[in-house]
Amino acid sequence: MSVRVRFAPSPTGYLHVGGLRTALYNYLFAKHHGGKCILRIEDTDRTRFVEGAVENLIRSLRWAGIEFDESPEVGGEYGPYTQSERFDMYRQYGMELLHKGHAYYAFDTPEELDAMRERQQKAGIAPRYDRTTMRNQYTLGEAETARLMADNAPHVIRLKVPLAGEIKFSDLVRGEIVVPARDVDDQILLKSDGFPTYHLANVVDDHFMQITHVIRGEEWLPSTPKHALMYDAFGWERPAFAHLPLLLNPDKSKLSKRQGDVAVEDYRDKGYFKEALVNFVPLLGWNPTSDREIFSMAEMIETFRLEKVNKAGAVFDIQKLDWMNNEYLRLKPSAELADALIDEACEKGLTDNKAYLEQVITLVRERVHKVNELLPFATYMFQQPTEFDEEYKAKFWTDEAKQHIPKIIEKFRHAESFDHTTLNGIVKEYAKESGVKMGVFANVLRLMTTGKQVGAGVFETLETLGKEHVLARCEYFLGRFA
RNA sequence: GGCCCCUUCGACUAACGGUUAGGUCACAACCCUUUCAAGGUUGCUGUACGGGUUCGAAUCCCGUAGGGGUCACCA
Repeated sequence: MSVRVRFAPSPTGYLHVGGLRTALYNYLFAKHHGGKCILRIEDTDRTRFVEGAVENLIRSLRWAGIEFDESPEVGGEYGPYTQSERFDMYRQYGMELLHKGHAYYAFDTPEELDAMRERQQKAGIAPRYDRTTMRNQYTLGEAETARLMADNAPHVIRLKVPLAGEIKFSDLVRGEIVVPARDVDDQILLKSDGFPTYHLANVVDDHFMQITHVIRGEEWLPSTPKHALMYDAFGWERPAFAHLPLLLNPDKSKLSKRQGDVAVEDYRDKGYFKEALVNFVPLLGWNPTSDREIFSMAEMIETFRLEKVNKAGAVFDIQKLDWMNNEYLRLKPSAELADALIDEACEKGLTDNKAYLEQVITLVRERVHKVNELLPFATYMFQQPTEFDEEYKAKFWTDEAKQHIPKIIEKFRHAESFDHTTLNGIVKEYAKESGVKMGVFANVLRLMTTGKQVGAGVFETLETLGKEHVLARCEYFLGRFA
């Protein structure tokens, strides 16, 4: 039987990086085995409907390079792929469970349930639906149940979990897991509005979509016994389960908005490359080998093994992502980056000359991590500096420099070529003749032309700036500080 | 609190029961140099703890501690 996996997000607005990783693991696993990767939208909670969320989700996934074999967008033979369009099924199978005696009617109001939990809390026992004392078809009896149903009394359908025994299932990441049945709650399957809960919809869909492997986050581990029970109750074969470790904040709690960016689009907008994000995220919890960090999607598909996924959660280390993004930044053609940034450069009044922008990018690309740091970092390449790093100036703008610099500038003025090799030669020669350290001149030239202590190589900077601008900037500086 | 899961440098991880416990990021130092950066070299710090099993344990077993997840008519 060929592999079929699914990524099943609920459309709450955006794609979380943890969701991206889950989607990626599903995708890598499917592609590795020549199977199918399916997108299913889990929108059974109408109170959480967010306009445009599905489109946004698909856009982010597509940006990351994930295309689904079956989805609400492209369809497929097991559709529809949006749960809100499958409601009839859930009701039908919820009723089937009821008729088989694996589920039952319950009539408790939310207030009654709250009161029950409060009592249990006070008694120091775990809050769980108590089917021996609450209002359900067992305590009420057949006649009363029938009467309430005939009256259209609000009701839910709950899963009838055995009171004793163990529920076992195996997990591809964690091995065998055993839970005492008495610790499993009688989960609501169909809500009073007739809509299914995640648990019912999920099991029904995974079965009928012929999902072979359920690969999802660890937060689902505690409810998996319920799902296992449902497969058994239906008489369906259980899929293989694989629960992924969580992505963590630096303080080891579940990765959250509170402590930084979690939306994939945030990373995209900040100038991270999809190649970097898609390379970095799967490596949080899985590693094909220990002697390499940079992998393409194709290479990850080739080497991915679910069995090699770690059990422990992984801290999302932005510093390493930054490093990795720079690795990709170095590989990107400057022309491509210039294309991406020319509009912004125009808007900011920096330059409308794409060829020059490209040169500047080539010059500074190694110094930043992200695409959108390029322009702010290189502002001095477009605008004559009027502010000069005081510390830097104090250190290098010495009497000695004041004495020699005008002469060097004169030599620049008469240089037959303005490439960095020539410039470097001129300064080197002058340094030798005057007996002053080369570094003094190089730093002063940087100070005068950029105002900053940090930047690309001085002579390369001068070459890119061009003779005219270099001389103008030096004159401006001299005019103020000579 | 109940239940479940987890535990190798600060972070991500590697290591057929036999390695001086390896790599990457970060950090530090040094070299190079033109300040910073880059590059090069080196260093730093780790098998949570306690017991077993074994000739031999990061690795297998038990316990303890710590961390996390989850306990909704949310997913």
